[in-house]
Amino acid sequence: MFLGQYQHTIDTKGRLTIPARFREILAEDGAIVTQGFDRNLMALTTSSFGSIYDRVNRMNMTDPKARLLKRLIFSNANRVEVDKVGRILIPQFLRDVAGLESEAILVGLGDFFEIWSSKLWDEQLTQIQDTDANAQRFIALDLSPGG
Amino acid sequence: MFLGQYQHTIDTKGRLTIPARFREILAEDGAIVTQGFDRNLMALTTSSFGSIYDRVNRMNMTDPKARLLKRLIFSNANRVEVDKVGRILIPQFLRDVAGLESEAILVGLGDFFEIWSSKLWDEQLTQIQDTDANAQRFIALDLSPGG
DNA sequence: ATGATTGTGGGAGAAAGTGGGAGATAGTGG
DNA sequence: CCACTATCTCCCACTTTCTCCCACAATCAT
Repeated sequence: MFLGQYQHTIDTKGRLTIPARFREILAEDGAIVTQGFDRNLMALTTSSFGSIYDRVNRMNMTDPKARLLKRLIFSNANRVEVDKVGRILIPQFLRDVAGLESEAILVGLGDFFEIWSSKLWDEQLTQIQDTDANAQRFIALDLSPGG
Repeated sequence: MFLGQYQHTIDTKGRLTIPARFREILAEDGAIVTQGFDRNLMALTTSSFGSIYDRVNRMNMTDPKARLLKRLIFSNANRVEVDKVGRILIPQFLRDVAGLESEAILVGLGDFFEIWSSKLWDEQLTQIQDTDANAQRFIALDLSPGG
C-alpha cells in the first residue's frame, strides 16, 4: 500500500528517486505514470492501470466527455522502468504538465501515488490541514475508525 | 484495548517507545500512524485502518472532494513497525503536524490510541477536567449502558 | 533483595538518495 | 549510406540517513 509523503530531487536528467517503500510495490513489473486530475502526475502499478483501462474502455465513446477522458488518461500515460538504484525517468512533457523542476513530492494514495511540485503540493496541504473542514468531511462520510 | 495515558520521550532519531500494554496489541503486524483531528496523531492497528482504507478507496477519483479526502487520509498515514525494544519511528512530517518534539503523551482510546505533544495534551486535560462544563457538554450524548 | 521487564541512548554497518561519466543508441543532415 | 550530434542508458561513487544491535538505568514483581 502506498502511504505517506516524501520529498525527492529530480536531477538534471529528469530522474526521480522512488522511496524505498514504494519501490517494493512497483518492483514486480514497472509502473505507468500519467497526468493526474489536478496539475499533478499519477503513478500506478501496471495492474491498477489495467483496471482503469478496462473501466475507461467500457465507456460509451459516443459521449464526448468519455472521449476526452480517454485521451487524458492514455495519451499522457507513459510506461516507466525502475532503474538499478530505484529511480524512474519522467518524460519532459509530463514534467511540464505538473510544473516539476528540481524537486518533487511523492504522495502515497493507497493503490497508487501522486507526484507534485512542492509549490502545488503546499497549496494542497493548506486545504488538507484545515482541521475544521476535515471534521466536516469525516462527518459527511462517516469515516470514524470504529464505523 | 488501548486504555490510559503514558508519557514517553521521543529521542533524537524520532523514536517513540510504545507502552508495553499497547505493544502486545500492535506486535502482530505493526501499526498505522496518521494525522488525528486535533493537531495530534492517531495510531491504529492495520486491521482497523483497513476498514477505513476500503471505504475511502472505493470513492470516485473524478470527484475533487473524494481526491482531497483520499489525500488527507493516505498522505498523512504511515506504516510503522515496532522494533525489538518496543519503539516506533515517527516520520518528521508527522511530528511536525502534531508539534511533537522531545516528548509525547500516548492516550488509549479503545480501538486506537492518540499521540499528543505534552503542551497540547495539557490543554485537552483542562477541558476534560472541567467538571462543570462537562455536565453541560455531554447531555446530548447518550451514554446509557444499554446503548 | 534480586531477577525480569521496561524505557532510553548511542554506535556501527547497511541501505537509501544523489550526482556524474562513458559507451550505446537514435535522430539529423549531407 | 555515412558522419556528426544529441540524447539516453547503464554503471559506479559518494554522502547521508536509517536500522539493527547492544548497553545501561529504572521500575516492577516475586
